[in-house]
Amino acid sequence: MSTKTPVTLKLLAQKLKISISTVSKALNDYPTINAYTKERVKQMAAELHFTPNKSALNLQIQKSYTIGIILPDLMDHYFTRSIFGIEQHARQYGYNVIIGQSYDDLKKEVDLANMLLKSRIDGLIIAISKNTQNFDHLDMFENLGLPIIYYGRNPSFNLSCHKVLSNTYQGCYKATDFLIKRGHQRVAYLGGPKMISFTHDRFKGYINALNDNHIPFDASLVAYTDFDKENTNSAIKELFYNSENPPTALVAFKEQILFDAMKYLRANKYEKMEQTEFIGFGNMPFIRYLDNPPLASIEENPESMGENAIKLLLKLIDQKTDATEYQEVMVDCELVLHS
Amino acid sequence: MSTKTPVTLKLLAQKLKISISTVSKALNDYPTINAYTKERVKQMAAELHFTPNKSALNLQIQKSYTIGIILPDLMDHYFTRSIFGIEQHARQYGYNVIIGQSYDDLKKEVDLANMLLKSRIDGLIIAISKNTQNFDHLDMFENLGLPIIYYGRNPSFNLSCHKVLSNTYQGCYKATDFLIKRGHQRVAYLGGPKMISFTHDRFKGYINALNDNHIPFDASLVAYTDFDKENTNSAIKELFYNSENPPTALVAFKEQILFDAMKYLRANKYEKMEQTEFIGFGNMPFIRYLDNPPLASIEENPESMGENAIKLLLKLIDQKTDATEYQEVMVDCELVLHS
DNA sequence: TTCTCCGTTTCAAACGTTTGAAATAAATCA
DNA sequence: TGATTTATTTCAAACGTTTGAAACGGAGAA
Repeated sequence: MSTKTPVTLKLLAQKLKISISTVSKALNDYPTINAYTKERVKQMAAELHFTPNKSALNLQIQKSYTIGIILPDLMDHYFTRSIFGIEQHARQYGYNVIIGQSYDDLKKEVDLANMLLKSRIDGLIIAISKNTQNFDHLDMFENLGLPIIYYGRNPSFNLSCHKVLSNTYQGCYKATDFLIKRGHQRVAYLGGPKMISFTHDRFKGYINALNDNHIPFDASLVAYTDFDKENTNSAIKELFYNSENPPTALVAFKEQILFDAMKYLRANKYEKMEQTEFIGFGNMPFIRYLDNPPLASIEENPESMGENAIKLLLKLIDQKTDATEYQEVMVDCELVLHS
Repeated sequence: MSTKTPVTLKLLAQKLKISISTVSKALNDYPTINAYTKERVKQMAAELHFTPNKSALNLQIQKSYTIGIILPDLMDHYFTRSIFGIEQHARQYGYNVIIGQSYDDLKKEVDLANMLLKSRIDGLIIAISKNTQNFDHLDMFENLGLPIIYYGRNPSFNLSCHKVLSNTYQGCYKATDFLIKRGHQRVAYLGGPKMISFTHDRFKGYINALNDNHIPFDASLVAYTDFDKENTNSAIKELFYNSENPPTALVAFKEQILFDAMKYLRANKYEKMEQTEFIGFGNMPFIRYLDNPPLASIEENPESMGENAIKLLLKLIDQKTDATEYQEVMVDCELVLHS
């Protein structure tokens, strides 16, 4: 038979025949408490495996020591890696983390936000869903003075808010520049959905790299796709099969797109496959399993992004930073070669 | 300027000039409360965006409506998919989920367990780390009457506890049987680390499928590897290059191992590659990106496992099931062909 | 008129913790 | 000896909610 009675300050107090407040203060190392008393209390607490009741504590100090994370999808390693950065740091400072997946669905996102509001989180990190245009569910946090960090995805209109984003422009510039410096005169750009602001930021990086290397822009070297496979295939067909002078290198918006593209070309026995070089955003861990990996990846350093986000958030929670002065953190991308 | 004052029952009571308890009971639809009063209260609550303080609630009802999940690694899609099954169901019943990653490190696991204990979770689902032999950190939950579900990984010694596992024996039997029925006389088995009980369960499935098909066991067709690439490579060398009569099919403990194996063989231009067929445990989503996917996958249905786990847990929390009668749920595996 | 009953509302304690103020006992000073 | 200080402990209110018991006011019955 186990003693289902939870161990509380009250119980410790009774056992030691002292008051509850003495016990509390002893455990919290108040200087007014006698050293010997502290000793006794702590020993008894350890013996009975006392753990303070978080609900009671939170209620008292009006803080939950919990932060919320809302992101579209844990299957995406970009977000999983982000969590790594966030979690490590948060736990170190005594914060719990509640993760919610929106599956890129606005309704789910709203539900999650309300749930987190009920849970009285101290702050929120959110990668908004694709179709989040209305921000009522998030404004509620601000109204309560709870800080929000917009993470990874840019709320397109110039909403004044705290942001942690990757310097996606720079990533695309680096990749394009790298390919040109390797001798490619015809570098193609395969963009993502046009509604996503990153698609255009990356395009700018591509264009500027061309310009800086004095290579004229050729519109037939640019195509767009949503994340659907068929869509990608027809974009690739357009880029590689509709011209007698096809690209010799490709920069893709995302590796998920790139792999579909490469598989398509290989399945169709594209004759110049060996001479063509590929780079995409991501650096996904399973690249190691590919027989013919792309030349390089644009690494967005999600762990570092996560760390930046949680650091900023904790600062805001502790009011160390003026919450009305909106911060924008840009995390650098880097090129990673695959052997 | 935002009104940082949180909206509480007290505030509603003041505004409406009625008592706090009336407000509370109105919101909870107590039959003794006048319909008109309820109306007024609810309207005011909606207007001011009242959300009950969870900490206060939890403290009162002595329940956190939070369950904990400890698992090794969110990068592993097996676990990510598990979470999907757990989360959906949990949220539907008003439960929050706190996810912790142990990174297969016992110390981290212990820390997480203690943290969750402090958070006064109502129950725990855990996939124990590889080297969890000592269970003190988990017994504490049982002592408090908090149910634990051992998930995905079998606590090897016959600890009496609630378990949700995949029927890994059956999965391996199916795969082996399938390959034999396709005409393979020499099916190899590549096992995982020998400390993991699943390695042996699967081996049994392999053996029994051989027996039932009247194929004699050949020890040279069995090898083991931990999850290290070099280790896998030498196991593959042993299986495929050390005999003039190499296997024509392979069942692998895990797809991560299998992909390393296939890449190795292909990189070494193994001459009979085209005639050799491969099956591994997992059915990882990125198989779609492989130029030459394996013949089939053994799908362990992690979503379904997660759902089973959370259902059992919630039953135990609600005391609908006698907690002393340990349940063991086995989830079926199925073979999934890759066209 | 007085009593009872019923519908409705309020009281008050409880959950476990923190913390400034008050109380106590012991020690020091005049 | 009596007054004052000091070290230590306890009191009591507060955080926001729930809920059985008590209170209230008015209607109907005796």
